Amino acid sequence: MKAIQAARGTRDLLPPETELWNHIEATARRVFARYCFGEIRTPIFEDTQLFARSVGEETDIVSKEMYTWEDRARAQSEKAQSLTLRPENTAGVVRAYIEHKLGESGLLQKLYYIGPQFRRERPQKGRYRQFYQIGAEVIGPTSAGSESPLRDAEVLEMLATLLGELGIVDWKLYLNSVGSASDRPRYVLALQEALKEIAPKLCADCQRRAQTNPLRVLDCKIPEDQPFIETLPKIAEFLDANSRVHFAQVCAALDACGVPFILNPRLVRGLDYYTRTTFEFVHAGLGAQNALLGGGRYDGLSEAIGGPKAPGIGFAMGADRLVLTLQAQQEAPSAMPRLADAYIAPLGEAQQEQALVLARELRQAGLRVELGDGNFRIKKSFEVGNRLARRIVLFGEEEAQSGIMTVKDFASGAQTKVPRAELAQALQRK
RNA sequence: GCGGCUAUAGUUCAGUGGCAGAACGCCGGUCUGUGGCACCGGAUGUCGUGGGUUCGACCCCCACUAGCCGCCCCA
Repeated sequence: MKAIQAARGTRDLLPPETELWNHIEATARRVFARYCFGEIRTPIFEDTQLFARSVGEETDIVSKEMYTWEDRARAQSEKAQSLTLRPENTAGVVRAYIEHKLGESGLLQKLYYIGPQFRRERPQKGRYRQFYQIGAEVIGPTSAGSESPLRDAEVLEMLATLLGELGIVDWKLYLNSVGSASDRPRYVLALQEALKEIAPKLCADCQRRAQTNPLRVLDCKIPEDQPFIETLPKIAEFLDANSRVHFAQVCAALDACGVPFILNPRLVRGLDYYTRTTFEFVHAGLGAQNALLGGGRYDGLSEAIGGPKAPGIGFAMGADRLVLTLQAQQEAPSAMPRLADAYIAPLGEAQQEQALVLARELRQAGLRVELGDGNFRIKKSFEVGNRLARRIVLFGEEEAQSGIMTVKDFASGAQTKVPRAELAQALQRK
């Protein structure tokens, strides 16, 4: 019989690697707490329309990468609902914001999430069909200050801090403004106009993009195309006064707190809901998938899915990519499994029961204890104990009767006799 | 979705149209209440899956599956 394998693009995370995952998530939670974000957990699947209307019907994500199915109709007369595994989490958070009328509090909502997302893409290193994102959103009514450039700067400063505390070095922050909901269409029109002139001189991909998604031409990496792309109109020239001032204030606030950034007028993000500030933190050494995280402002998203006006800004970090980066930097704290404080070796089957009692005592005292097997030869107990723990506690007939335990430290080789009552304390010592 | 590379022991990888290999790891012994180090010995396996060519296929051909790299896109 053929063994069943994990589905394509999915994988198991095993110890000790999971310790690194826990470390990353714990660091994120700690930093979010200092910035007063609360955790939100939204469903893993949602109504398909949520993603179609927020992320955008024409985006790659919605048009070809979603896991979508028709749910069973509850009654003959009822139409089956179309459901989709979430391909990202911002839409779900904004849906929850609307559904629970969180804007009615009059305060900014600051929410973070950690969890799996699903996109049916071709797998590659750093890209999986089930992948994990750590993200956060600041959203609220305009009266709560949700449109303030201070919020953008605060989020970006938090991200710089978080990456620093994770130990990620050499990141770069690319920053841009894609303009308001009315700026963008004007810019796209101008871009299409300009592309009519130069498109024939561009690479095949760009000629296609010029038709399907003109903004993406700006992202082209072909060296030969660059001189022509330079001649295209810049989004900055199409920003209205409000957007221009807003962006200048974001940049000034970042300067004030010393967060370095690189203006990138070509930074175009693939989700339709982004307005004004957009950003991306990248790291070399990740190959083609070099983005550690991306995000931006989405001033019209709430309204696009039937909610009140609720401007917001947020980001999503790729946890898989943080893991890869930290592993590449050899700062993975869990290359080796942690050793237990003690390995209790029952010598003979007759001692097993009492060895379990002893292990319970030590564990309740807070020690990390491995319990061996009374059927092992003593040599094997030492071999196994040496791999699992810093010290071995022999528990044979002699120890059971006398109440004096035999403890050997593997590193020093020193062997001592310790009364059972003092054992927990003796094992605490490094 | 498109193009390329790859798939052999637990792991990293050699290999040849004619008996399946190394290193590390694992198991056992030297050593019956003493690990690491050393020495000795042992097992590693549907050679990714399914077809085809051939007297004979791990090797050549085809398909499939999976991973990696690039494109697309994105975290």
